[in-house]
Amino acid sequence: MKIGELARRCGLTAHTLRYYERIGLLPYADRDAGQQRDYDASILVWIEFLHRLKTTGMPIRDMLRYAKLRGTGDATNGERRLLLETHRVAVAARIASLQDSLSVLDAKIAGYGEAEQGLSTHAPVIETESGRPLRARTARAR
Amino acid sequence: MKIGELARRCGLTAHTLRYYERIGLLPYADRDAGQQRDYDASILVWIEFLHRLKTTGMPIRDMLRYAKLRGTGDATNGERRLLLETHRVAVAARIASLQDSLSVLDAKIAGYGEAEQGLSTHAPVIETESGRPLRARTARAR
DNA sequence: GCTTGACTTGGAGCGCACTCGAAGGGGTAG
DNA sequence: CTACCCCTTCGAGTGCGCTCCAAGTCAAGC
Repeated sequence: MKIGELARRCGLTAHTLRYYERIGLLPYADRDAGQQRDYDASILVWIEFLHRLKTTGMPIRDMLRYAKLRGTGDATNGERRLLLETHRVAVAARIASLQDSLSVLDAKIAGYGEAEQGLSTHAPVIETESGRPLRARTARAR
Repeated sequence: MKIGELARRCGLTAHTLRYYERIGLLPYADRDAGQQRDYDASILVWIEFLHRLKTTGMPIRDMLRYAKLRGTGDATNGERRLLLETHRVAVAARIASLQDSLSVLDAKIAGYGEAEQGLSTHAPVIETESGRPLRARTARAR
């Protein structure tokens, strides 16, 4: 399979596939007689998994760590598992946080709903959230 | 309240607060005699809400739309509500997708667990996911 | 009066993850 | 032989969301 077809089948551009190879996310592809990449269909499974990691918020540098472990054989299974478990925890936390936000959003939307029905005066909708302090800024290195 | 204290209290840097004002996410702050920003504590509620929108994945340009509507009074309540409802749908979808990924991750981790216990041969862990086609690339404008 | 520290502005720089363009080569159809 | 299309590499450009710097102002404390 040439890069164009792979691109069509995985939903990435040929440019992106080459970029992934360049940075090491994809293994160096075999070249045919004319120096063109010739892919095995099995690469699709790996690309799909990468996509999964990406959409769950894993930065490329972490995917790279996983990709490199994967490239060095079964001896690294333990480490790879650890990496995934860590990521799993992060994803679960993200879900919890989003669910929390969803109820805040719902409350706010309900506020607008009431305002429309005149159940409140023309006073602006109250911008209220649980009073938790928000700490976005973590330790500043450097 | 001066910008430094606000920064401490909301967890953003003074740099970021000025940047937000510059692009219109925060209303233009009153200046004191010495041209320094003097904030009212009520701004914290708005900043906290912005933070909520941000962590739920809303891009700045959309927050900007909301901020501008907010700045033009109650007449825009309906539009603001619509914006939030649209966002709510996106957040719910994101949660569903993450939960889906979570189970993929769990399956994969379980695979590594089995491998460690020797329940499978030394064959590599199977990188399998539901066979859904993955379509990351949307219509390419331009 | 002088130092210190927090503030001001405008603009440059950064990290991420692509995204694209230029210039050229390969192989097949007509 | 000539189109034509897909491929190659290298390197520059893009959009986002900050992040930081330089040069200067101002108020308070010693």
